[in-house]
Amino acid sequence: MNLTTKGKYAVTAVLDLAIQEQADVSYSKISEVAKRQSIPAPYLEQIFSSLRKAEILSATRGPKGGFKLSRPKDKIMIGEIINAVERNMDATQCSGEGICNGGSKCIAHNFWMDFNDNVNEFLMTKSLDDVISQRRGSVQLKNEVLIATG
Amino acid sequence: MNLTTKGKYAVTAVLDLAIQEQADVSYSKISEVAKRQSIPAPYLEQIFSSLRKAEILSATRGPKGGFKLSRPKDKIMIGEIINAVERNMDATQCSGEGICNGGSKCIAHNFWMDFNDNVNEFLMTKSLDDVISQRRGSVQLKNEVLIATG
DNA sequence: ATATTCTTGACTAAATCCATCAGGAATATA
DNA sequence: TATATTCCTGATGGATTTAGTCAAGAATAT
Repeated sequence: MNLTTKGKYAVTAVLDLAIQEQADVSYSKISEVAKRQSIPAPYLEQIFSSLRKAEILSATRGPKGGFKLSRPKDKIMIGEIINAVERNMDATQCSGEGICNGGSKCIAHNFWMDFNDNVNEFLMTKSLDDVISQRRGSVQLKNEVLIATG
Repeated sequence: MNLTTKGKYAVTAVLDLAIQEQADVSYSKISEVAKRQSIPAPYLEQIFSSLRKAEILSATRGPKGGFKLSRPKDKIMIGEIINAVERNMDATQCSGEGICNGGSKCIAHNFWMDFNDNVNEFLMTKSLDDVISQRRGSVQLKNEVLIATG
């Protein structure tokens, strides 16, 4: 599992777009986002390219062009952003194939699968909206209610 | 955040020692553990060296020597093993210093702090014993009870 | 037309990982 | 005491990956 600068830049940059949208700005230029968030602009080009292919962002070229969210900010999950730009978020040694000790599962295999589930659950239940509102994810809130009322 | 082969080897190898202990074997040689778990022996030497310094394992040299757990297997948490051998398990871009955008916190900072908490909670509540018994961690079980009885 | 902005792909320096290896120190046993 | 065994330490290096740059081209607004 490797969560790199690229993935972190991606999350920050998309959060930036979500905040711009809240302020009624539709399209933002790469150069603007890059400057606001201290991200190297040519690197952000690469990142936004992946995010557009993953249909998280949409783009138009030319003057007044730029990038915007392709969906409402409560419908874009942080996990989607990460998955669109990261190469290796899996924690197993065998990419989940169960061949981590010779041809069989190593004794830690199921543990790392559980770890993957935990991480994915976390990342897939936090929307852009949750994060910019400093809110916690929906699933965790559901559990809290259950516990609190129990 | 980077969870590498080194950390995964470490967890596997320590689990191996826990299983040996269950079978009343006290000291295991590096070469034995390496062979059973398909880990390169000279690499495992490095790893066990770190784990000994972190007081997770203890060692004796010479014939009949080797490594064993320094504590009962329900008192050694997976997170300790990871922390002893991994260089960078932090998810923030700024190593938690809050200087990820210029001198201030980036807009994703608090999110990555929450992510760190989630990962640490997971790894620090799973003991060797939990993993080899295919049991889930203590904190999660506690929540389940609260929900189930609520 | 022209300036602007995204689009794509090639390229590179530095860092890091994943080991390997050699020589030394401690210990059990004969 | 001699010897085999096992851990201990530090140096080293190839391969991979990351993080980022750069240039040329395509689309679009004015």
